[in-house]
Amino acid sequence: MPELPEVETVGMGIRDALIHQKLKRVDVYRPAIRFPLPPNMDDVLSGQILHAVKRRSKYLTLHFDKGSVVIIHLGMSGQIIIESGNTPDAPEKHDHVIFHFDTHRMRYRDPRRFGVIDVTSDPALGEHRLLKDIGPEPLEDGFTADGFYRALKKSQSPLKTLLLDQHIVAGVGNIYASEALYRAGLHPSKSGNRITKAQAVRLHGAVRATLQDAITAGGSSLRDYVQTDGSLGYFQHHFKVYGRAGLACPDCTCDIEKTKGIEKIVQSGRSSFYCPRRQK
DNA sequence: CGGCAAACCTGCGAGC
DNA sequence: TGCTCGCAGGTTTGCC
Repeated sequence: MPELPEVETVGMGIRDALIHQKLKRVDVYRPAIRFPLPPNMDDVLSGQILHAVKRRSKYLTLHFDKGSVVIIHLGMSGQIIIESGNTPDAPEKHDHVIFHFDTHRMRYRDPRRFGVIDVTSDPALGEHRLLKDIGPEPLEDGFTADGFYRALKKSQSPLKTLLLDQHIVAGVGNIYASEALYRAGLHPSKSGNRITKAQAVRLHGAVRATLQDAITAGGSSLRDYVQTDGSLGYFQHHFKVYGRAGLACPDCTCDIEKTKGIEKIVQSGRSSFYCPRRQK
């Protein structure tokens, strides 16, 4: 479900509701999701105060005052739900972990169980196995047009596939890859090694702008995604191409009766959407 | 090493 | 109404 903008939005929700609160108890309801859940989470974390909430790619990191860090990935269908501690706290279907804080609790819910929760106390968080190989953060200075250009140039893979490669740029998923390529006017099937510097600069800017706009809109709610308070994101209303096969391109003035409109192809097993007139 | 399909799961909508 | 099929926002593995 969640790509960088959704994870960023969830992180802000956690921060707003739970920062500086003491974690009182952790209830774990199944032994494993994608990986085994950390043993003794309750023993390790109870009594610690939530210091900071950060995001790295599609991972959230919850930093506690005695040095523990909870690493969360939402997979395809993961949700974080924050609610008042005064309401009933029985786990609902697919609630796998509930973190009980002073005044509120945080549920980790994930029907498909592709998500990850881990706990570490290693201060070299960047060396953690889940985080160490991730490429630059697209909204930070380390993501440069020049470095992006050189990374794309190295590969014969299609640009769409390269945007999903977390080594090249962090946090871009299937929706925003299509949207960014549309914004840059580049065909999803174009080979990385055939991109020009000017095109790479355009795509670099398009990735950043697309992600930033989506964060501003609170992410995109299709099926599973909700913000931590249950409210929906609304960037899905701004999609130009994603999920719009057969519909008119919103920026083309041509007659939909005379064209096929937005087209859908499958690349590396994932759907890509594009306008054949605007993307070359 | 590069590139792709399959695997991990459940839910939902489309079509019959 | 109810069944089957295909597909879904991610990542890893294993096979050519």
